[in-house]
Amino acid sequence: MAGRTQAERSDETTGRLVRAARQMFGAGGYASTSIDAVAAAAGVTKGAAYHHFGGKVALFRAAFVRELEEVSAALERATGEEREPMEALRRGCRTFLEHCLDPGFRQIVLLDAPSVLSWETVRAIEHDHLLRVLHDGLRAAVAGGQAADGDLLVRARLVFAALCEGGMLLARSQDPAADLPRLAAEADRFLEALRR
Amino acid sequence: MAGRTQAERSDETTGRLVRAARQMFGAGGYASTSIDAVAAAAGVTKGAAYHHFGGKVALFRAAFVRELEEVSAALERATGEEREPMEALRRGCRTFLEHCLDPGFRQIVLLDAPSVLSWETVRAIEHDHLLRVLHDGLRAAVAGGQAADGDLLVRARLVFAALCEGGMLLARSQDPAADLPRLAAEADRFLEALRR
DNA sequence: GAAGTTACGTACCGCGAGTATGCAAGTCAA
DNA sequence: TTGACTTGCATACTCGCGGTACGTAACTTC
Repeated sequence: MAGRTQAERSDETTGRLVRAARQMFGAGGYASTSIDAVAAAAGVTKGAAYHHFGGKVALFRAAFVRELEEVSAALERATGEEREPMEALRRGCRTFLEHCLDPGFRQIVLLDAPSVLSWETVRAIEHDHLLRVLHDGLRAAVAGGQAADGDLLVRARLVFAALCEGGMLLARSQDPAADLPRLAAEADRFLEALRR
Repeated sequence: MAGRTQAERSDETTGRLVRAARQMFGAGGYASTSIDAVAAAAGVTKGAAYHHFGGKVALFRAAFVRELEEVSAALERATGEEREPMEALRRGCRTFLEHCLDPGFRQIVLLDAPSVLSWETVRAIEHDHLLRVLHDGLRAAVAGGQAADGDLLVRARLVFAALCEGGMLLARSQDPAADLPRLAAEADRFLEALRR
């Protein structure tokens, strides 16, 4: 592996570490996953992890951000073309619910993140990736006269929290494929509520 | 302290331990609070803690249950006399939001519990203390023709999740007293949504 | 190509969860 | 009451893991 630039080595190693972190933290949870285990899964040692990341929390944070980036991309794909604001919101909600079927996503984003990182940190990062698009969607709906005015950022957070809970419920279901429409319907009810 | 019965000694010690656990876990969070610290705050040693509880998780669980018992009692006091279902729901929501102003409650119940205990465990315990009364309230509202039918247990969980998020937002506010009515109004909007 | 910087690996430290063991206080049968 | 037994708890220890110190090899710069 000679002749590579430093940036290439770094990117390679950090990429492997973050991928391994998502894998291990997602499967075993934050507390019962050691840094050595993550490093081993990435094919390096603890020294590499501590060289690129400040500590276990920082490594977890990187995995968390990566998870959000993926959901964000999925939401973009699902709603990017839709011009009708309320319909875009519905599709986004459904896409998010589907994404909650991934156990690693649930463990990292929904269960561990608020405890490991602070609530403020989690919401700030989530705002950049998820809440902003939800907020924009609500604003568009309001602008089009399709939703009642109010504190839209607060409303977006409440809707998002309900969505997360819906995702957990969906994951627990024996037949997620059958329950997804039912949950999406209850979620729609929440969105309908905002129409006035 | 001689002459006490064994049951008295046990109750005394477990009570002190649970109280100390609520204090320490609530103030410092689960991860950065040691069993020795909790035991010291309770005036005993680690041996006592391990004699009465299976481990750190079991001690946390006891503190968690105790927190829920207190909210449950507060909800009972706030809504017990109200005969109008929807009004009882509104009062319950407002009481819960107020309860979220307690930092220890937020740390233990809203932040750490889902990560430390499993999601299933948390929801099962919460069901006994909180979701059941919410569920009953929704059922009463449906029976009185004041709310639309549907999967009420699912709906109760979605509403509860939104409430928890509202509680966190409220706690972050600089002026909780001023923001409580606004958040309660947004919460009401969710409840109104269920009327059809 | 020498000096300096970056990317690791390795060996170690300290803290804290959990365990083993011992002892004292309470319980119970005769 | 007194001796056998159980319960409540303290003390001393182990060990896994997060974090640090330091060494070395691979790049970079001049």
